[in-house]
Amino acid sequence: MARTTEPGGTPVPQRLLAAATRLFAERGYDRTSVQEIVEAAGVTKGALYHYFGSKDDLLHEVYGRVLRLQQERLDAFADADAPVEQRLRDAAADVVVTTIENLDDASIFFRSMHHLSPEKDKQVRSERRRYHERFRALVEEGQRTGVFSTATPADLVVDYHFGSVHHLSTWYRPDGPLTPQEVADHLADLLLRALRP
Amino acid sequence: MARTTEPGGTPVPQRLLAAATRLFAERGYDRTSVQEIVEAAGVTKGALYHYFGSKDDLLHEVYGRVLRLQQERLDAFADADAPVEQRLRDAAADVVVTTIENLDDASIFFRSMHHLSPEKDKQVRSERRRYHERFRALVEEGQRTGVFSTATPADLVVDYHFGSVHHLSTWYRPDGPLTPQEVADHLADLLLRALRP
Amino acid sequence: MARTTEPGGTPVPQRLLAAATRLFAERGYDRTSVQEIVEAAGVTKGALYHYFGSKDDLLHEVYGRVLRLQQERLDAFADADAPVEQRLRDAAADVVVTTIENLDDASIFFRSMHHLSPEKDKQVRSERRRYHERFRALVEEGQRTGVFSTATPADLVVDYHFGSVHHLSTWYRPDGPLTPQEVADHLADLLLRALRP
Amino acid sequence: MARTTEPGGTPVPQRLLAAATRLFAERGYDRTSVQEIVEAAGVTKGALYHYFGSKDDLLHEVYGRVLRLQQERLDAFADADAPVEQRLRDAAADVVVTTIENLDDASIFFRSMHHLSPEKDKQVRSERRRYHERFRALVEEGQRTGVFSTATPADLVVDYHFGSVHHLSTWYRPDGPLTPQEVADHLADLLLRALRP
DNA sequence: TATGAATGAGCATTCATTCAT
DNA sequence: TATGAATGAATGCTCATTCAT
Repeated sequence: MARTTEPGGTPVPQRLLAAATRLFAERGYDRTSVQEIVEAAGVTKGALYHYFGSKDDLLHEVYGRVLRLQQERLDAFADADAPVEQRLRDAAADVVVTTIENLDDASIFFRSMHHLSPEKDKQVRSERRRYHERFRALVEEGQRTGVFSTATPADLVVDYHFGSVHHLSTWYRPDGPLTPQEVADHLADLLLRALRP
Repeated sequence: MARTTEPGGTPVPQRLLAAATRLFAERGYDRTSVQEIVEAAGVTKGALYHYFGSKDDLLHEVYGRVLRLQQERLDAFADADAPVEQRLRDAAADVVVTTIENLDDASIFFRSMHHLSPEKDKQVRSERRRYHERFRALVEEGQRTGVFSTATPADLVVDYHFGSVHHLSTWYRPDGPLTPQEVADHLADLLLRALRP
Repeated sequence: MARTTEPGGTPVPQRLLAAATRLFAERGYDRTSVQEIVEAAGVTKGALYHYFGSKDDLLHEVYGRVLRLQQERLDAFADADAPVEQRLRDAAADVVVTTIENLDDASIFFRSMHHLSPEKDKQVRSERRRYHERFRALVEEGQRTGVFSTATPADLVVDYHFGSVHHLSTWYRPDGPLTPQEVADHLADLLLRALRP
Repeated sequence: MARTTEPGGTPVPQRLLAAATRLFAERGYDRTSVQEIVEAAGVTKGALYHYFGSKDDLLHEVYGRVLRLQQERLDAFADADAPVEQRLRDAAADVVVTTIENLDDASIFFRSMHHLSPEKDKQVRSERRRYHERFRALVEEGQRTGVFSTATPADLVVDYHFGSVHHLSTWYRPDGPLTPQEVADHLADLLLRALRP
């Protein structure tokens, strides 16, 4: 058993996933070689292919983890017992905070999705759509009940906000002037202000 | 001699650039081979290396073209003789329209920037910063003169809007329900509404 | 314990041998992975290496089975109490029928022999030589007693016939116009006709 | 130009083909690595893939050469101006001689055909069929004109003979007691004797 | 101004085998 | 008697780049 978990007791698959996440974010999927991943994880190639079917599989796993986390959090905020403007604001801010806290995952997500195999791409897209739709439902609810302006189609509003989330990995620096929470509050505020009737 | 421009009279370097742009956008920089580029352009490898120092150079040229175009247009709108809210709205809408009209360039821009060599990356970043600053100056002008809310730092406002521009290549489809101009008007509207005092 | 024989009561080594035979015939020795064999046999790699020393060993066992079977049958026909032309005809036809009935073994035999390790190759060759010699003795007996022509060296006659047996796996199809017995009769007939003085 | 033909003036593609032929015959297709081929030919892998699309392609080229040669020779003998029994005897003997003279090609042919990709396999099979049919036509002509026995279907007769040709690479040794021509005469004689009415 | 043969390093993946349990 | 995680070496193939012509 000692073989499975030499450095620090973390099981091999997790070690591989962590190494891959860091490297994919650092240099991109195509620029990261399987050799570099296994070296960073302290195992051999054979071990990687024992647990993952392909390099592509590794990327897919990274996506899966992020998607599940974000969907859970969105569901929690959207289902909360609060006025819709509060629920939208909370959800909009939360996705900013968790994105900043997992900037590696985020940059991989937005930069490497086109490296997935067609079938995996399809699966990821469908999960993302579900996420998008849950968020859009919040906007539509507010529009129906008159607390949000109906000047802009809800779909566009959602893409507007997620564009800025997507963009975070391009400009946000942990040593910058704003904490993740401050950025989140500002961006959620911009969204809510744009939606004022 | 006319040998440089066999198919259709377009000079070889332009043909190469056009082919590279299309292919980089289609399959990404790393997934596009030099061989594919020269085949698409109807020339041989030697010709490519006669005009461009490297594959990386080709990417840099694509960036240069886009950056110059966008900077020129932004300068024109920002220098116009109109109230600041009008100038910002026009600039914000224009960048959306030209991005949609050059979605290939845009996807390359946002997805392949990390493939540039360090020195070229530095150069591109500095040009982008100049662009960002010009846009921010418009926001700040409006904040100073009281027509825009000062609730959000101008930098963040700019990143908010450019996130949505960046995001266009992810979701915009030419056969979708909205024309480029309609999308542009909506996104500019969201920006201006968010900035209402 | 009954654990050795879960599916259908067949013991593990036989199950492995049967799976290997089918797969080696289907895709060749080199194209068949140990993993595929154990999966087809419903066991794990450890089990295979418990019973067989190596992949090469498995191939050797397949050969052994075929060689023993064919030698036994040839001996029976050659030792029979009948005129030599009858005994040769029966033996010649029988090897055709049993080869067709075990086409898998046959294709492995003729296509994969060069995959054996030197020592096993030597052993197989010596067993085959014994088989060849028994068959040749029949031809020589007929030549000595004047019922067969002596125009062709007996060795060559044997190789002539076994060439056609060898060739069966290339062209014989179970759904073709001839039954195994008909093919066998024709080929034995050709041999005997060629040997007419 | 000196780069193309360092050792002995032979162009690179021919050098590669010769090396591949020898190695495929020696150790089989699967046991021969691309690395070994290029080392034997004195070039690098890149050069091989400049001329051949894949390892499989190399095998296909070997086949092509043999098939063309044999078809030409068969056509020449079959079209000759001589009685049909002479033409069949000459063709039957010639294929034995040329097979012995190119035993490398022959062993590759009969042992490695199943390594071809489906489409190339199809092509080779169709060329082989054409060869088989030309040969069969000679047998049928003799049967129609009464000089050959009709006891055996012509197809089977052809397979009987080609089985022995196929088999040559298994047993023929240049240092054995028989010259290629002697073997050829004996095998052709066996065929013709078997066909006596 | 262009060709295209050749390089050489790198790539993802496969696989027979071992061994602690 | 059997497991299955892990190894490590090898495999076929790709590709940006160079350079004699």
